[in-house]
Amino acid sequence: MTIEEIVNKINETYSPLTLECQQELLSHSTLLSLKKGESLVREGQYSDKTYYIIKGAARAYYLKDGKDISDWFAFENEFISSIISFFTDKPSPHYLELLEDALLIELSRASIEKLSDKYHDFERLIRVIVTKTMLSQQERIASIQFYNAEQKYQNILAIRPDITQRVPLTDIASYLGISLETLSRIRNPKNRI
Amino acid sequence: MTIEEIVNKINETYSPLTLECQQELLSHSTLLSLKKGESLVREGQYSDKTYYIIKGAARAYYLKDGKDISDWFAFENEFISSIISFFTDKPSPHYLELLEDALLIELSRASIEKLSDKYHDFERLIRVIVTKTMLSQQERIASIQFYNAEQKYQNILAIRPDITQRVPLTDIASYLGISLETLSRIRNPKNRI
DNA sequence: CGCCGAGTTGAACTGAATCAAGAAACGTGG
DNA sequence: CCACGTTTCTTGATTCAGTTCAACTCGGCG
Repeated sequence: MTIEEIVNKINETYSPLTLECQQELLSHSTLLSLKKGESLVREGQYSDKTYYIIKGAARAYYLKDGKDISDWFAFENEFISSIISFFTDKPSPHYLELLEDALLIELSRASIEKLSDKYHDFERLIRVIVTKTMLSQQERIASIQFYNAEQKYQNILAIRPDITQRVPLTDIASYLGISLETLSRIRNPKNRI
Repeated sequence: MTIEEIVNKINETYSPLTLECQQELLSHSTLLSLKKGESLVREGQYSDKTYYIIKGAARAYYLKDGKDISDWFAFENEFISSIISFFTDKPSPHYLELLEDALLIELSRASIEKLSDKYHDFERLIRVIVTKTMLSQQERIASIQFYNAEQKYQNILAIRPDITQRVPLTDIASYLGISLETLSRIRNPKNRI
């Protein structure tokens, strides 16, 4: 995959950028190649970076009273960051780690601010990305409020059919707000009536 | 409250606009004065409007299998819309109604798009509003995942101490994803150990 | 081959829902 | 301004979905 193909992908998925803006975006981008299990952010750190996933998968999670609780998964052509830290400049409550070997683009808040100031179309790109994120969260909240454990699982499968191949069940369970045991029972067809 | 004061409030809470942009924003704005209980959007409607609350309070809710489930509250100096319909151009799953007599500014999607195209600073305003909304949802999801019924209630009280004066307990309960009875017991100090 | 983390299965427990009934507050018209 | 009906909230008893604890299985990897 060439750099051009990557930028095109962002253009068509989110919002188009002028060639000039694309150039400058690339000049601010850092390419990262990291292995499964490596971490991008730890709790308590100030993280002013956002990551675009070219290839691979990543996970944001909390450690709440020693319990690992997944908060977000991201895959190819998606963005991930420690959103609290990135947007509010506070220490991150999240850890960020890679679920698979990955190829990432790293962008700093300073770069994003600079590009947003200079290019209206970059400001729009950010607006579109944030809007999509907000709509995903909206869906997630609705899923939590309306559905029982099994329905929540079916829901995430509908949105991301490959999730069970790419994310450990433990992480899916904590993301759904159910215990690993319950998820295991849901998945076992013998437990059907 | 004059129109200038209202626009100033938006400028300082969200993101500043040039005078020219402010003027044009006002020319696209419709002022609405509505009574408690009136509805802005019903389920199934295509709603391409966003409302800014000058005075009063509003609520977005679902009717899921006949049950009324609150999804969002908005008060002075906040925005509310049927976000699914507004951003994805689908029929609204939400109802929107007023919890108090209210004074609102109504903006159409067409106006917002036009202003966003024309003015970089308006695009930024929208980006900032959406980002704030996203961060509230993030907090809400964390609150749902981490806390029990009582803690969720304490949480919303911390964020909005006046909510019990302005929103019926039924609506607060469904927003928190707990039953009205549980909320009532939580609020009764006799039930403390 | 044996260990270790991930997932499964079973049994007991529990926080909150549901069902049911009554009390308080609210507002509307006489 | 009061009476009455409606809505909102409270209280009690029972039930249940899902948790927790514990033991076990399986598959991959050093």
